[in-house]
This record gives sequence, structure tokens and C-alpha cells, in this order.
Amino acid sequence: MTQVKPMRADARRNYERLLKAAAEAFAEHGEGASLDDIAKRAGVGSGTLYRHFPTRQALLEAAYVGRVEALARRADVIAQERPPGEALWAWLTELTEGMIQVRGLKALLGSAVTDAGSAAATVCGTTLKGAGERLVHAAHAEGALRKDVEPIDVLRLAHGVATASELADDEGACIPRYLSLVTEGLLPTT
Amino acid sequence: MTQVKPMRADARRNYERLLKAAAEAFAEHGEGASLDDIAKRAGVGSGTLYRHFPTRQALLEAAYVGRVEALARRADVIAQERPPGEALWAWLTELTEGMIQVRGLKALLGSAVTDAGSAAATVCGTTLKGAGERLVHAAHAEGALRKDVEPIDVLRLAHGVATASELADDEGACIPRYLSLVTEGLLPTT
DNA sequence: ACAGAACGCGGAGACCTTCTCCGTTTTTGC
DNA sequence: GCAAAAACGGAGAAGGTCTCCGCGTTCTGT
Repeated sequence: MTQVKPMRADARRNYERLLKAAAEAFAEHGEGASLDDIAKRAGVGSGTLYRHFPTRQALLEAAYVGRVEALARRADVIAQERPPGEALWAWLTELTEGMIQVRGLKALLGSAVTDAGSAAATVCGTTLKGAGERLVHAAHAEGALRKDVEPIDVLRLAHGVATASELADDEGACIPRYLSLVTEGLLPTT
Repeated sequence: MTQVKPMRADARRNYERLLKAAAEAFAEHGEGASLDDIAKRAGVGSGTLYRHFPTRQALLEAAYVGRVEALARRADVIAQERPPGEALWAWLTELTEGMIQVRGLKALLGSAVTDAGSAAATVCGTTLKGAGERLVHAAHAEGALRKDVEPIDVLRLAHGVATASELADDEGACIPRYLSLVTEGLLPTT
């Protein structure tokens, strides 16, 4: 069901060009990049952009599916290399770092773990949640994660940690620090 | 140093009107409310708005100083009513709830705990950090908070928790939940 | 290979927002 | 009062989003 009907040649061409231009523009100017400008870069009219991608979200998603899928694959690789508890933290670190380093990715993944509207079951959302679920279930089975914590909670908190880290000057150094604070808790180890 | 020179009568009048209109507009449309629209509501020209408040941040700050100061005062009230550890959590709950309930407040307080630019020592930032510091120091003295956690970290994590909660459908219920996850940690109590 | 239908293109333009500039009006100090 | 100083206000430039529809391209059937 990827494509009920094959796309017309010119449509496919433009679609591809737009994706490339979008990736560049988002990397350069963040998620707020001008859409008309992306169309111009791609050498198509703005109508074409809006036909293929009705909303900014849709374009952002399309431009980053690859990365999100890579992140999901990493989850499985890490799961094979390490014990469940460790694997979860390692993956969360990579995920959070990705959200900081790849401009626009945080916004995309944020809306991927939202309930709101809820009609929107996006590809990125599903992919991310799937990966998170596998790691969380394994960690649960191993007793390496509180039982009352759901996969979606973990993903949302990761988003929160990314946001918190972003506020610091050297986000890089803050990520592992804040992530460990969240996993171990703010209370002193008594 | 509140005001080196007394404001001209009309200036003061307009300043006040703008503040009132801004509070309404931000409450109604969130931090993204149209500035020209605020000017219109206040019955002044847009030039006047921009003269008094050069940036959206400045207006947001001016519109919410009152609330932020109230939040800071609450910190001290709570500190008198409860033991340090409890007081800190109680205040963080109120703070986080405020960020969710009062539209635009989260954005304002977010930039208040940023390092970036750093030239900006805003009133709200100072007020908030002051309140946070007092509670954190008390908690430290009592051994109710990890020694390696600084006041600014706590504020940033509160911002992160607010962000994470916002992603859920019933933010209200999520705040205490996520806040307790952060304080107690995701690891199971072994 | 060709015609006609179907589909997609593109960019002008309507509408919105931010922010500046400067002629005009209000206030103030004397 | 009056002149200087201070502040006003709103037109308009710049730049963004998104739609609409006449026109060009591609596909399909014969």
C-alpha cells in the first residue's frame, strides 16, 4: 500500500527534488525554513510543494524518515550488543543527541509522541514507538526499568531531556548528565 | 533604578494599555499572538508597541513579571510551611503546572534559564533563579537533593518535564507523574 | 504513432505578520 | 503661552503561507 498507483514521471521527479531541497533547507535554517524557498531551491512552483506535502509537518516527516528509521535500527543493534537495561540508556542517549544535532528532528519527534488530534499515526511516530517499545519491554522483563513506566513515557521524557539540554550552552555535555539524572533520580542515593 | 526619568504621561498610559492588551492576547492565543493586533487592541500604533517593547520576549516578560514574582513568593511561603525536600518538590509542581496552564509562560521561563547570548539577565530570569536557588540550597543542606545538582539544572529539568507533559492528552495528570519519575528515577527501587 | 483524457505544474496574487521610518501631535519646562 | 523635546501612529516594505486555475506534460488505448 506504499503507492496505490504509480506516480507520474514528472510528479516523482519533483517529489524527489523537493525532498532533497527540504533536507538541505531544514539542516541549514532549522524547522522554520521557508517553504516557498524550498520550492524555489527545488526548481518547482510552490503549488507543487503544497500538493505533495500539505503541511510543514508532512514535509519534515518525509525529509527525515530515513534518519528515524536508522535510529530505530540502532535500537535493535544495541539490543543485541548489550543487556536490556544498558541498551535502553544507550539508545536514549543516541536518540537525544540526534534530536539536538539534527535541526528540526526534535520538533518532528515531539509531535510523533503526542496524543493530540490522535488521528495522525505517522510513519515516524510508529517507527519510533516501535523501537522504544521493544527496548522498554526487554528492560521490563529484565527488571531494569520501573514497571509503571510505559514506552511512551520514556520517549516523552527523552524529548524533555533534549529540551532541557538545549537550554544549556554545551548541550552535548548536558545530555548524558541530564539523562542520568532522570534515570537515577534527583533524590540522593540513601 | 526602576525608572531613571519619570515617563511622560501619554507614554505611561500607552505602556499600561499595551501591558493589559498583551496579557489578554497571550492568554487567548498563546505566545504567538499577533503583535500588531495587540497594538490595535490597546488602541495605539504598532510603532508605539515596538518602542516600548523592542522584542516579543520583552513584551512577554513585562506581561508576566507579576506572575513570575508570585511564583517566587510561593517558593518562600512553601519553604516556611514544609521541610526543605518536600518544599522543593511542591514548588516544582506548582511551577510546572503554571507553565502548562498559563499560555506563553513556558516559553518565557525557558529563555530565562538559557545560557545562550547570556547578555540577557532578565528580571524574570533573576527572580526565578533566585527562588530556585533558595529552595535548592535548603534541600542540599538537608541532604534531600543530590549534591551534584545545581539550581539551574533543577529549573531546566522542570522545563523539560513541562515539555514532556505537554505531549500528553491530559497534561494535568502527567505533571506529578513525570515529576516524580524524574525525582525518583526511572530505575526500579532495588 | 497519435489523439484525447487525465494529471500535475507553476507562479501570480490574496492575505497575514513583523518591524521601520518619519511627519504630526502631545507634553513639558520655563 | 511657547518652543523644544518626547512620543505617537500608521503607511508601507519585506517576507512568509497557501490557493487557484489556465496551461503544459504524461499516459492510455487503439
